[in-house]
Amino acid sequence: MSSTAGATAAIKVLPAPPGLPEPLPEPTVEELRLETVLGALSDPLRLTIVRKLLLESEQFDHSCGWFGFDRPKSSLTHHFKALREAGVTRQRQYGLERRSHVRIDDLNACFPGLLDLVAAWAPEV
Amino acid sequence: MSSTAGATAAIKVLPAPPGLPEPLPEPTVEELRLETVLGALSDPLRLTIVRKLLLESEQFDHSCGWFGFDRPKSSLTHHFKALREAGVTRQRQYGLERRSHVRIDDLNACFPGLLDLVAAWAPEV
DNA sequence: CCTGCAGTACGACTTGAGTCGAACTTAGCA
DNA sequence: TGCTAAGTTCGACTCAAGTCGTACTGCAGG
Repeated sequence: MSSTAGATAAIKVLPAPPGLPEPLPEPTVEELRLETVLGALSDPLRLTIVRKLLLESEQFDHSCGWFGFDRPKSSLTHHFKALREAGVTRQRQYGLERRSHVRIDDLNACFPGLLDLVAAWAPEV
Repeated sequence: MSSTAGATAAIKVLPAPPGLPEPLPEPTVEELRLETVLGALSDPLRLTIVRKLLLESEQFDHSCGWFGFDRPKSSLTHHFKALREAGVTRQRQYGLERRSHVRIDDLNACFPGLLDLVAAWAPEV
């Protein structure tokens, strides 16, 4: 709980997909490792991704395009994959789009306070 | 200032350095960057170093040898330097030994909760 | 004085991460 | 049927980081 979590109930995410698409491969809660998560967050772009997800919308999953980064698509794929494989984000496939959201509950359970630091982070000018 | 003035507990650290040796080069508090600190902490050995400093002794600075790592000395120098340059630890030269301690106040001021995560970290097996 | 010890400095090697272009996959739509 | 858009996959390149051996510095004790 605390901070960024807020209301977790009734996440009416989408135009109602029948059941949610199942998440892409990711570590389980037990497999979350602090050093791996910290490594994933030690990159400014990824920090920006997570922070943006935390602050600007936690109600929905967001596609890569939503962030508006001016980088080649293959680079973005790389970073979103790194975040997912570290267990920071979860990704689901919605038709063409692959949407991401932060695993807030899992991270708060394993590393309480970490997401607060990310949310408070200020990109270097 | 103040040094060990009030403490009559007889911290017999040294042949009494007049004032503490001045710290080796390190970033100021304002220069501390979350992504850099996270990067420094994304390595198991460095996580071990910081955790050990936090848990097993915060009263004293400790030399590299105190940790008992079975690694070449040059590797240890590399990691201690990485921690210091990221702003995680402070190092002072005491005669032959270069002793380290965690910059607890600075880190708690900039990234509250981060050190708690390190202290709670459990090395993988 | 000379040796031993704590630790650094430097250089070489290897691996992994970040960056990107180009080709490919697939859903939706006309 | 074919186009377009979102994103992946692959491979290449570059650069930083981790690892280690060896040589060096500088204090201490015989």
